[in-house]
Amino acid sequence: MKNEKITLCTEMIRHAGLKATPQRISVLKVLSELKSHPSAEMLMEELETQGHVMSVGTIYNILETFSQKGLILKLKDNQEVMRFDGNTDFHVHVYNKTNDDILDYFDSNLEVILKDYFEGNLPEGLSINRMDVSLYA
Amino acid sequence: MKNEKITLCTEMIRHAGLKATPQRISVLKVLSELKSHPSAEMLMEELETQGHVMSVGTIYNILETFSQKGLILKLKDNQEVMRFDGNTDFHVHVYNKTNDDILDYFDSNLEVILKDYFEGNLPEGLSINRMDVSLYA
DNA sequence: TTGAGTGCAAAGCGTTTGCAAAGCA
DNA sequence: TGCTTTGCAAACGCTTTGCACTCAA
Repeated sequence: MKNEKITLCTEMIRHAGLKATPQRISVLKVLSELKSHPSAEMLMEELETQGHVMSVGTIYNILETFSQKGLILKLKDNQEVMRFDGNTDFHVHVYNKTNDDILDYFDSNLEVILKDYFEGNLPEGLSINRMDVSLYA
Repeated sequence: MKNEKITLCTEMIRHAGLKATPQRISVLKVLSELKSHPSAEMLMEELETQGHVMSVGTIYNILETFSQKGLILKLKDNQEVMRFDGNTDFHVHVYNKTNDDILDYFDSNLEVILKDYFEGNLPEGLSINRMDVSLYA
């Protein structure tokens, strides 16, 4: 039922130490139902079609709070600004939050392991141009 | 020597089918020398201290061109906009450039493989909060 | 010469912020 | 009631764009 889901979301929000406002509940509910990975704008539109109108600032505020509490994932993570890398060979990036540094970690074994792995496991005819492995410290 | 490096950069730029302007040469040279992963602004400052002043628009223009030709890597890649994911369990994201879609690919084996792998291979006391594996199709 | 590339400044756009009003606990 | 959260609109900051000028080939 609808109500069960709402109760669950309310539960999760409270459990994270937050007040269960209607805005937060509907954001969490919609985001957990969606199979896609919406942007803030997409989410707002979806919420709007479901009758949950709220302001842009609130959406961003809620999403930020949720991701800090670990309720959702913020893709693109802590890289607010575009960064560039002169080395196009495969390597792992280790993002160090404390000093805003990006370390490189080279390992040709890992590339082979991953390539072999995805070779056999990816759905149908998906051809991958690039792999990106990032660690967040 | 300095000149060798400049010649090499010129070579690479021409080989990519681009005109070897002084701006492009110095950008590629500086970026390949730097061990860090500069933002556009950082790069501009570094260029400036080396006596290569150029306008912001040009920097962005050059970096975009280079990354399209595969000469450099643009971190954060084709995710221009923040996206959100209701599922915080480990899974691979497959970015599909053509339709701006993000597919999920769940595999608990992979998580174990990677965790084990990094366990023994990462430098010293780096503790990882999150791993992100992205494929670009 | 001439089409590609640069400089400059203005515009764009996703995101953040400040503050008053509202509402959960 | 008290303190968190929302709404609104303005501000922010990185990036893009338009157009005239310049220059590599």
